[in-house]
Amino acid sequence: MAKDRKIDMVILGLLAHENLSGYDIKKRIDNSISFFWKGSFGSIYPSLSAMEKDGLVQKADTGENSGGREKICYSITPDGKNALISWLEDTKAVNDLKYETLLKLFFGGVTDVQTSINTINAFENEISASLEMLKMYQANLSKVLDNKDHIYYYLTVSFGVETYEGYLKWCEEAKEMLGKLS
Amino acid sequence: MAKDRKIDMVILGLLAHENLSGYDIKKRIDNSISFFWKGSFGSIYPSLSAMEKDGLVQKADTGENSGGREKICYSITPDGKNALISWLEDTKAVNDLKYETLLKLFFGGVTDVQTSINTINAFENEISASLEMLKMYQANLSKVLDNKDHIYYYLTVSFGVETYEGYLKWCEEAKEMLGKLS
DNA sequence: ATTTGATATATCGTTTTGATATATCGTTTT
DNA sequence: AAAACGATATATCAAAACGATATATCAAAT
Repeated sequence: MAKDRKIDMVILGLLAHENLSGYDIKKRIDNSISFFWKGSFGSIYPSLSAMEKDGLVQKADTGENSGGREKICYSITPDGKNALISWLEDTKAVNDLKYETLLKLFFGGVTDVQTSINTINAFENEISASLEMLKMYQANLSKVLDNKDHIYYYLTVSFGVETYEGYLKWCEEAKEMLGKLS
Repeated sequence: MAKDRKIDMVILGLLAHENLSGYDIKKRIDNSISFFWKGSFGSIYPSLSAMEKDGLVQKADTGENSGGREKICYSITPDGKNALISWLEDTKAVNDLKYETLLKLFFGGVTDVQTSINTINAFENEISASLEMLKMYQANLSKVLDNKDHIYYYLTVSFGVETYEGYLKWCEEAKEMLGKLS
């Protein structure tokens, strides 16, 4: 089966708000939704080409450029917006999680306990740093909830804060349990 | 860059406990670690072939077969075990999460509020069902924590229970917030 | 002048998925 | 007894995504 490119929907969703180039799209992904979705140039540029061919996006006027190579900006077409809405209205959503941390922990019995504790500590450090960021975003967004879009952003950030706090709580419990073994 | 096949480590980890066929491996993945890691036949069989060529696994005696085509069982070699341990001892772990639910919510402003609420409800139903399962696993594992391996399984399941409970709490908060809009 | 660094597009090999094709064997149906 | 069926199992392929690298362009610094 073909044509199940999720990256298409990410791009269409972003273009529904503003015209963007491939490079811009990458930046938007990296600093807005990266904790629950990622995207690489290797998927973004081919997607833009394919969607332009299919009439879901089209080349748009490029605003002023702040140095460097000229941008190729895209806008969403009516067909593109329809495709986006169809996807949004389908409640089926695949949440695909790959925790290499848990994978290593699951096989922890193969080596010594300290190895697993090290893995948890590394995870904990990463999550702590990200959580600080998320809390800052959350605090800023909470001041501008009169804007409807901001409510949606706020909800996704809150999801992150809630789950990350759960992660940290689990880290402590897990380390305590492992500590009794060593 | 090459040779960063995570599926290799999944297979080696499973083979460290017992000899398995590709089909067995798929079943182990599906009903032990599927909530934090997945694997398809399309990655398992090629991985087994490649690792056999590299001497990380080897064909092993097949136990009795309960009907159907004959199995090809594999065992882990000393080289395979070394590769597994090297990976385990590296604390760096990539946790790659793709929540299509959050993606749809993030772009919720494009359609009406009810669409977003429907998406959250679908997520909530799925998570509720999975959480019941995880809690059962957790209860069963908690009775056999004298076995060292079971402690590791217990910890991963506890991670699931904790995060899933967080998800459900968030679902209620999110729906309440969206309810005020409609 | 030319090197550097930032911006930006494009492409390539590798990994993974999800679907489908193929093989094998015991059991049931006719 | 032969054929059909269903469960078990291996194998393969196109499409999607990643991550790394190559290429292009321009401004500012040296």
